[in-house]
Amino acid sequence: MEGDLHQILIPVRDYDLAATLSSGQAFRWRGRDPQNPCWDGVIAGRWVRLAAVPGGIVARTAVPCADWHWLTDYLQTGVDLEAIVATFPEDAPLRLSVAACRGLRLLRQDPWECLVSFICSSTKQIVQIQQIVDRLCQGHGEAVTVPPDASPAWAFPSPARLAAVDEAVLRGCKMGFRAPYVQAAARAVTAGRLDLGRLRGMSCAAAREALSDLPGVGAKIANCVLLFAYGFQDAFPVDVWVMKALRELYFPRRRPSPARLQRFIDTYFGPNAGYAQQYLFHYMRTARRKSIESPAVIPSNVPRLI
DNA sequence: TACCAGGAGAGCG
DNA sequence: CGCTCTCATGGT
Repeated sequence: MEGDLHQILIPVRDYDLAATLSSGQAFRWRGRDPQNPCWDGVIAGRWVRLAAVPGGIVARTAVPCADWHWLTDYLQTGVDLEAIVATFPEDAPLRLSVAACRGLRLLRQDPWECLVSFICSSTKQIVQIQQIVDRLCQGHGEAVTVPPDASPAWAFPSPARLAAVDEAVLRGCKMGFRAPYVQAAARAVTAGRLDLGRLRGMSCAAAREALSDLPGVGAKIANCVLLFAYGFQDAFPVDVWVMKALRELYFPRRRPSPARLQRFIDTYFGPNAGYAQQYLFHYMRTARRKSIESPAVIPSNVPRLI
């Protein structure tokens, strides 16, 4: 592998690639060949195939590559997961969530792609979001170089490109009432009213406000972008799944007011609340669902914490 | 068929 | 505030 500019082994431990790439934070990864599992995707305009191996993650590109920082940054292979999990509060729900999927990670995605993807995510299932994003890329993104054994692939369309297409064309990507929101975001970025790069230097709260100025972007979607693209690890998106987890696991008596809930989120989960959120989300969607068939996995009485 | 999906915004009392 | 309704589309 030395000197091979198309392939690299990224050494990392405690990294569940499959869970991370299919956990609803990114929507462009396609698993192929269940016998020898690997994942095809496009990052920053480059096609890449990833596979988990004993020592870490093997990546293969279609074009030669001397500097792999774009990939290690995306995958966040440098973060010390052990240290992050250690900051979680010690309670039964989080212990179960971490045990159910050790190695689940947060990615560091491109802000524009992340923003548009999550604008399209509202009241959509993950498979549908994947379809919308696929159509968006295939219809409006630049084709990228792929190896002979891979499916054709496209980069995520630029703000300028999406600002130029008609709303009806966006609706053709099956995003429905979200089309004008995507168009407005594209125009805000293209016109310079929203500088996505500048958000990096902002506080989490200021960046949240800037994003929330966009139509179709409320607290939930803003928090997704803050967490998945900018790495604000205290951002805590609350969707239907996480709300379900919070209510069942932490507020089993009566449902808290929005203000009470927000205060709980801000104070309880600690500096890596976003990671905690991702574990709860994944647990509710997967491990807990399976538990319907094997109820023994789930304790019937999760300790009441509040 | 009916229900609902990693929501947001507007209209209401 | 807190509730309800609507928006568009397709998976299950």
